[in-house]
Amino acid sequence: MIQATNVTPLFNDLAKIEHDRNVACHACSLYSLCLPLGLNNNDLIRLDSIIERSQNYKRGYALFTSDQPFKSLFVVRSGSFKTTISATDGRDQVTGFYFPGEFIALDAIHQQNYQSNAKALESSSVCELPFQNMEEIGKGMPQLQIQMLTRLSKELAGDKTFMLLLGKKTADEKLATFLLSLSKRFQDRGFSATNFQLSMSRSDIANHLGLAVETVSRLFSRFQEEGLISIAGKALSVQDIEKLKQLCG
Amino acid sequence: MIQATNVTPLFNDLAKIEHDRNVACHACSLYSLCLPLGLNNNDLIRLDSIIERSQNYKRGYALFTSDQPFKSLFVVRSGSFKTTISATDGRDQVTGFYFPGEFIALDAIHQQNYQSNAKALESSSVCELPFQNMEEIGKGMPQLQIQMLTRLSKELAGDKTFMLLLGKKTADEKLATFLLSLSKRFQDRGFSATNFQLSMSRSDIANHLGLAVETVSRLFSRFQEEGLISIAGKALSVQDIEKLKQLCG
DNA sequence: CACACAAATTGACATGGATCATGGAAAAGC
DNA sequence: GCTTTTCCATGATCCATGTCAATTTGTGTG
Repeated sequence: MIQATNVTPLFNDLAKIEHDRNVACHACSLYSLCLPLGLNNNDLIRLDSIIERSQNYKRGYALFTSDQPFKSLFVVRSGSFKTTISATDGRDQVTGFYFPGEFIALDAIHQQNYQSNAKALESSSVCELPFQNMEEIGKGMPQLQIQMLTRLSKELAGDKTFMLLLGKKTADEKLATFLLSLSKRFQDRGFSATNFQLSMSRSDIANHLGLAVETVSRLFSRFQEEGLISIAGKALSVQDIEKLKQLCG
Repeated sequence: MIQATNVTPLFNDLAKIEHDRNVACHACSLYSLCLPLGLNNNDLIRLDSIIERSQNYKRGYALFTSDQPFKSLFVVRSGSFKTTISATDGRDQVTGFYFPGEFIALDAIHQQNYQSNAKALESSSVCELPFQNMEEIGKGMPQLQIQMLTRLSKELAGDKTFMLLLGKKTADEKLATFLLSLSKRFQDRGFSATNFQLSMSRSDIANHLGLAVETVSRLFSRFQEEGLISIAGKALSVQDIEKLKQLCG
């Protein structure tokens, strides 16, 4: 189980940390980052009752694909995921990476099918929220409704910011921005902001940022030469976070 | 007042069409595209009572900017708007164009401030939905809550699709995709899918698509030479919609 | 109407990052 | 533990699109 607030493993691997399938929301270490925040006790218990806690998804396994009917929202419980959308000709775009406490499939609400594909980047688990049930219990829970709206709105804001990255930033700025975003998210989860494992491949990063793999690889090397970071395989250590921030534009 | 379902002006200018500030939702021609869809009569009346219908915003006027406190959501009533976000160094990104029936400011819900800037592209008007009031009346209106979630989710899906455009598409594909998106939206509003006015400048288009103005200008010229479109100033006519679709990738 | 200013077009040229190619290092499969 | 496959790093080259510059067209204003 993630006890994010107590331990700060330096080179954390979110997947390796044991977690208990049966921990209820009120006892979950992700509570403060997660959906139930702000719900009263009764509401929390009802919400809890509709949540299905998944088994492990191994690295590379699909949580859902865009040809499947939309049924549930998911919250990452441990590990991490990527989502992608595909053009008709096979090109695809990594639309996001998702860490514990973050929602997946918000873009599919009230569509027939999921709008994207979600894959585990490492051994991971999720809480599954069957949407039908959520609607049902949500009718009497304004706080839950507001939480949902807030979540959606924040993801939307993040995506707009990401448009600026894709449309206007240089390769350097893109990578710096991306690394800082990871750093921030690890920190929010009680991990080191400066030492962590990249669970995604170089090619996932490149794809997400609208770059070629080779460019990302070269940038990692250069950032290292310049003393901004030090990187060995998937282990990243941020050496000069201030310079990195300046680089974001 | 827009009577979109009855008239199909060829070169429509959404702003020039007269509209009555006092038309209630149930009598509004945008009804089927707009928020109230699916509400029962009582609920509709309550929703109606909190909506503030704006005066005209002239071309270039700001609906809000990102330094202002978030207060209301907006639905375009007539005309059109663009939204932008700014990097610290002054660069900015056009994050979207908004036409009648479409929501603006969904990315600001439960943030302190608006997250972007919204400007009128032509003489335009909006319906203003004070968010406090919406939350209030929403508590007893599950249908309204669902409508809101659906709206947010659809915008999210659109943004993810747009990421693929920004990250993976060539200049040709970007412009073709953009033109078809406009075409579709005009059609949905009862206008011609093939003949319409571009209310935004070339530079807004370029910025939105992550291109230089010159590139957009050249593409318009080339698309015209190739018989895909014919364009004179802001008046666009789609000549070969099928070829355009093939170009989207 | 004429002026001033902003927007759009078009051409010439430059370049950031893509693509291609190769070799080595992990990781996965058996 | 060996083999196969995928991933990553780095160099050489190329090209789609950006940048700069000059001109034309459109637009708003007194």
